[in-house]
Amino acid sequence: MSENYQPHEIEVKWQQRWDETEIYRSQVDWDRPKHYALTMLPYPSGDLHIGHWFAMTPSDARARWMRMRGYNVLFPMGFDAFGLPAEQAAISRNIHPWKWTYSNIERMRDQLRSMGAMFDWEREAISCTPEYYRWSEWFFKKFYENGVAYRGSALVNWSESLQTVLANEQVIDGRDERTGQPVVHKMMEQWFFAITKYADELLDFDILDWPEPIKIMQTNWIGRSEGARVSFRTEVGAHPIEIFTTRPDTLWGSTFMVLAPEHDLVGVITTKEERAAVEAYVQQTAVETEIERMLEDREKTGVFTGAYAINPVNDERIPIWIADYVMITYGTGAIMAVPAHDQRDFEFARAQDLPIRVVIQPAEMEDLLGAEDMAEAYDGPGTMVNSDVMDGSMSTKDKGRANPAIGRVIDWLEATGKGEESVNYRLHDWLISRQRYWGSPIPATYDDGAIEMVADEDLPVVLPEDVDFMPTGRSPLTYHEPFFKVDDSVRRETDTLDTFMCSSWYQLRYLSPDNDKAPFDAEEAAYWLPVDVYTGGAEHAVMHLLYTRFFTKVLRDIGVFDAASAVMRQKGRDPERAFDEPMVVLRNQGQVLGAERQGDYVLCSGRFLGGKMLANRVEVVGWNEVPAGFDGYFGEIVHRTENVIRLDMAGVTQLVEILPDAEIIIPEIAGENNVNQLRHHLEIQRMSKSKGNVVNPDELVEKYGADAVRCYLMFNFDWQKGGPWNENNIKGPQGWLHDIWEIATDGAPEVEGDPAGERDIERKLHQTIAVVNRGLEEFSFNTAIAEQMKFKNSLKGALRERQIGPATWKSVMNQLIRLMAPFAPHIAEELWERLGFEYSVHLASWPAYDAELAREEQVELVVLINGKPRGTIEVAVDIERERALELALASEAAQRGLAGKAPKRTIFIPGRNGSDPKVNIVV
RNA sequence: GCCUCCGUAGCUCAGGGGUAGAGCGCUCCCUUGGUAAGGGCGAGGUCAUGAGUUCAAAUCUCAUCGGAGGCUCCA
Repeated sequence: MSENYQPHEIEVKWQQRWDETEIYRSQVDWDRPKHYALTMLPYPSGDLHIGHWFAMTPSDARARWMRMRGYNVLFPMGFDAFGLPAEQAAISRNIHPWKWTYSNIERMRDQLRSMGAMFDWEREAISCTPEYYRWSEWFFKKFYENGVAYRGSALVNWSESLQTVLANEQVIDGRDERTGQPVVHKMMEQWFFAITKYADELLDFDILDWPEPIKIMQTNWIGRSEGARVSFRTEVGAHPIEIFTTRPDTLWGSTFMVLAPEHDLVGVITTKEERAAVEAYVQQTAVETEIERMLEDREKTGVFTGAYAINPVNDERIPIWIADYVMITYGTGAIMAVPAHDQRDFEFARAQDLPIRVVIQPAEMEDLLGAEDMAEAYDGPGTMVNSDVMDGSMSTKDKGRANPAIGRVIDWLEATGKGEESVNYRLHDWLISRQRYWGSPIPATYDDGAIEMVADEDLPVVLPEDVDFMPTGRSPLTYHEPFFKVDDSVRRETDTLDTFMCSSWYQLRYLSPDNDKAPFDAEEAAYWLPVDVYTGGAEHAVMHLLYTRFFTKVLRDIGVFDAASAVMRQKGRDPERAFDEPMVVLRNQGQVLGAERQGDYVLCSGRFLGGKMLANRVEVVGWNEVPAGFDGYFGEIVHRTENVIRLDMAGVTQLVEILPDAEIIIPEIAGENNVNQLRHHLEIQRMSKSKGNVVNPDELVEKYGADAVRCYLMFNFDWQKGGPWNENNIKGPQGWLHDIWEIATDGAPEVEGDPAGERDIERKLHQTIAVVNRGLEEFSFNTAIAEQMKFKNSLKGALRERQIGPATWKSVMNQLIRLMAPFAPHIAEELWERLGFEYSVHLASWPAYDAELAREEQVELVVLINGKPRGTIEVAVDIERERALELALASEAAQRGLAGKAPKRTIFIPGRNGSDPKVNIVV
């Protein structure tokens, strides 16, 4: 009888031993292939949650697997430690951000250790330390010197609730992405990074193996559109209005212009008569938030400025309006309105009774399209009309120059000097300064307004500790004279850097966190970069993941990687493109969701038969909307299979069978409804403290052990999808670990074994290795574990049948333990030791897959009649076509199917990678 | 409205032109000195629906229905 599996004892024991023996230290070794596995660093919020485990432990398993396969693996960890929550804690709890952050880090480090991950803690980097932010400042300075960082005036996002400006990427639907509070636009002088210079390169994902959705999101965010810029003269003199259009082929259809209310020229061109109305409208728009302006189906409003512009293509005089449907933040903040071919302009023209002129005649329409008949704008393909020299040009559905009409018009605009080809981006430069305390100082000073960068030897500009944190709309540092006052005429910059800047280069700091001569060591960079596999959440798609790509490209261009490139060349590696992108492969994990769920509440009426209702009418209603006197069933649908639903009626479950012609009413879903649209209890929600459905990993580790939690997270979800939490399912992986423990600690079987049985278990082992390899390769951790469970079941069966002798047992256990080591590192290490193998299993090599050993010898030949399986014959795996056909035709199934007739056709399908061979006989 | 991805056993998920699979759950039986457990047997699926291509479709194509995520006065 063996000793019981006590996860705690062995987990703590091995975590200490691993630390002491430094088996996770990673060092440059030019003789070995490298693998830089990186998982997104946590923000030290105070507690590790299950999402961290879900992101990190599978990443750890994969890093461990790479290591066992012979790669020199770097798998570091650190903390993204600047940011608002620390400052908020300082304000609300009167605790200094340093203290709050550091105590959180201490705590989270312990929690991270309890995962049993192979983090190399010697490489830990914490972004709020002077040793770290010194280099954030240094990069800022380099950016400035190379024209990438600049100070400029722009309309920026201002958050009232946070009392700071924010980058566009941090504003979602007009709200601050962190607090959900509305932001307003303000004209302010701020620091920017010129990310727009890199827009086109950032659209190129050629060398990246990244998830498609992330690439799409970044592409959408950058929002490249091709078109033309055209300048419209106004009648007030030297104030032309620049517009950008993607549809220069509709220029002749422009019957008015619209400026955003915030546009600079509004004050200049408005006539005396219209001034009062215009000012009132501008005022009204200013108090509205972005959110209100973006509401869908909003009535188009606007006012006439009294001014007119001249359309350069036909010298027509057209009125200039202002309206809030034109955004100052996109393009030039002004548009030429073409109501016939743009839906927004169409709605505005109808609302304001402005003329509409058709200039694209739909191709398939016989009669000329008349403006007065239009119910909506026509934005499809057609022939240009009413457009002078351009008449007859074909406008297709294509965008940019791919559309012949657009190409022709652009050429003509350029030839006549009326306009030019232009590319517009939705992306704006990255606003990098913040009016907050808890961030890296910006190493700039102002001498009578002239910007100077702090000298390298004076870096870092240290963040002072004794400041008052109350947000006032100005950085707390502006009240701290010892900080900002350099001398009588020189004043220090008091804004701080966006924390996203600090996290844009942390992967470089891990290379040499203690280096005080450079942000990173050239040889380390030459060896480890780029990151081979990056794992983390998809919520960073257009923030962190775009910023870090931009950052890397800037560093490359300003020569920060030159020394590393030189080392690479010297070591015989090709630096070409090595520093173009920070992370080659990216994989996003899904989200672990809470277990909460709710189904539709329904009213069912019909007749009763054998204890269940046969319903001819089912209506979805609110949970409290039972009509008085209703005598059918009312309850929540807790389950549905096909047309049978189970209703929860105040705790009692009732069965309802919905008749095929039953009337189904679901108010939320328009049109005729059907059974499949009825929702049963599957509404799942995100975990959140307010819903009270958070899962605490510490408690889980306490209850089941870290290995079981790791395996549960990897086994019970498709990692890239995530899913609902169901703690009950932890029994699966727990049972697996338990069984392996027993098989291992029971010791070698005292039986002779059976050669056929041993051969069979060896074959299954190698089939398992293949599946586990593929699972880890493809981040399909669930299949990798399921396969090992299957193997365990087979092994258990074979042992029970006394088929396995001691030698085979030992060899199988040796490989089995190595297979499970990446997933359950502690129990694997313990069993490895108990079976007398050399420390450590994590330094052992990965079991080699042998296709020959995995091959089946006997297989079932499937006999299909007209494609339907009708029988099987036991045959050798490598059966030849002739022999297979012969056997199949002679089989009883074939004889029955043919009924004496000759087959019309026979098809032989050889068995390949595990599938059985087949013969299809067409009768 | 547009873009991506997805619908396979009660649940969570593999597979993916050629016999429908895993874990958990469930039924029944055994064990009750491995015990908030263990062992064994078993049941469960028209692979969302409809049409097409094919000797053969869960798999490929199209449509419909349903789900998840993203974008959206983007000129």
